[in-house]
Formats: sequence, C-alpha cells, structure tokens
Amino acid sequence: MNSKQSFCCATGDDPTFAEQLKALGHPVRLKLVQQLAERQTHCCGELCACFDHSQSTISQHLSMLVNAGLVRAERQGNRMLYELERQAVASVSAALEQLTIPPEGTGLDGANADRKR
Amino acid sequence: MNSKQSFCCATGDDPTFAEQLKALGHPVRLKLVQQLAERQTHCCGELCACFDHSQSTISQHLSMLVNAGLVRAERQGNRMLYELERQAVASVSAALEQLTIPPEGTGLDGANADRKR
DNA sequence: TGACTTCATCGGTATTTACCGATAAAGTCT
DNA sequence: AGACTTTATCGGTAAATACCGATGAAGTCA
Repeated sequence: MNSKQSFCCATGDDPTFAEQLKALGHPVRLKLVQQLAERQTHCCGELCACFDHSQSTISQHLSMLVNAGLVRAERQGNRMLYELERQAVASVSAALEQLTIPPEGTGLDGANADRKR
Repeated sequence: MNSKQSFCCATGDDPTFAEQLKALGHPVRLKLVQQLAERQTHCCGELCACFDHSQSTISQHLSMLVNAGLVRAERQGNRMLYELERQAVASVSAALEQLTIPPEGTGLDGANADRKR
C-alpha cells in the first residue's frame, strides 16, 4: 500500500523540507508569503483583499502555510494576525543554497563555479 | 474562466518562481535534485535505481524539473545525462532569502531580527 | 540488418488539490 | 442578550497530479 509513496533513498533527513517547498509552490500561497514579507502582520481580511478568491480559499491557503511552519497565526481580538516566520523561510533558503555547492574536486563545473554568491 | 486562477496582486514579477518551488515541492523530485547535487551528472537509470518507482514515473519527474529550469538534460549516446542547474537553484534560494528581510523601521521584529545571517 | 539498451511518451486510473458557498465558532459592541 | 464582524471548517465538485504498464523512439553494438 505504501509502495507508491515510499522512496528508498530517503536518508531520514528533512522530513518537512519538501512540504515547505510545496506550500510555497502555489501562486496564491507564494503571493501570501510575499505580502506577509512586506509588513509585520496582516489579518486574513487584508490578505483576502489582495486576491479575487473567496475568503474560505484564502483561509485554507493560510492554514497550509501555518502547517508548513512558514507562517505564524495569532489571535488578536476579533481577527487573526498572520506573520511570516522569516526564520523558517531562511532555513528553506539555506537548505536550497546547500544544493548549489558543487561536489568537491570535480573540475568540470565551469558553467556553475563562477556563481556562488 | 480565468477568475479562478488569477490573483490580482500579481505585480508582474517572478512568473516562474512559484513553478520552480512547486517542482521542488515533491519528495521524489526533491530527492532527485539532492542526488543531482551530489554528483556532476546522472543518467536516468542511475536515478531510477534510487527509488522504487517505475522508470516512467522518474522520467516524468525529471522532465518536470527540466521544465522548471532546475535541471538540464543532455543526450550522451544512448543515455540522457541530467545535471543540476545550480544557478537556478541559487536564484530560487536568493529569492526566498529576500523574503526574509524584515521591513525597514518596524521596531517590532524582535522575534526575527536577530537572525538575518 | 536485427537484438538490445535506455529513456520518453501515451493511455488510463486513483488520489489529491483547489476552489466555492454555506455554516459554525469566536469575538466585539450596544 | 442580540446584532455584527471576522475567520475557520464542512461538504461538495472540478481539475490537476502521481503513478503505472505498455509502447515508441533513439542509440549502440554485433
């Protein structure tokens, strides 16, 4: 039953890394994250105003971001304040950057070696 | 008809950023990228050996990575050599890191301001 | 040429995702 | 308390995704 979902190379690392990337990999959610990046906090209504999707849709996308650990939600009176977990985004970014480092001693990496920040 | 997919805040930026994140946001594809990061090139067969998915499945995942611009494919005789586009991964990483920068002059960013590399 | 290897593509099915409207839950305010 | 605001959740549908086996296409090698 799990033969479809398993992947044998799993070395036990990053259980949520793919999840986080997946959460970021939707235009609405990415835009939400970008909005959140620009200000300290947003409530759901403000965010909804940026999209022409229903409130329920935006709320669901937000909760996916929260589940992925990329956004924190905090109740404030009547409304929910959403705040970007910049640290989490940073660690996703850092993990990706790791993949950028060419293997040692290849000597073939001419096309890539010059970049590297 | 496009009312479901449009998102009004789109400022015209990053047309493929979400696409790239989405491509990375699947455990098999992420693992493929990680494999490719560790060596200069891999052929499809080598990569298939790392998963217990069918060859067609792996091939499809690879072509998604290629379409997202994250992997380059090059024919070499009988086989295809896949190589990570480290530059593309780096730019995804950099774009994410941008989101990490708190807005100027908030003064409220105590929970996040200490990190920032 | 024909047998063989390697990979991509096709056709199909099952699962997941995205989305909506309606409603519930939580809070405010009079 | 009741009216109102704000957001989450439920139930459902349509579309997209993930996967497979079978087949096709491209290349090698005798």
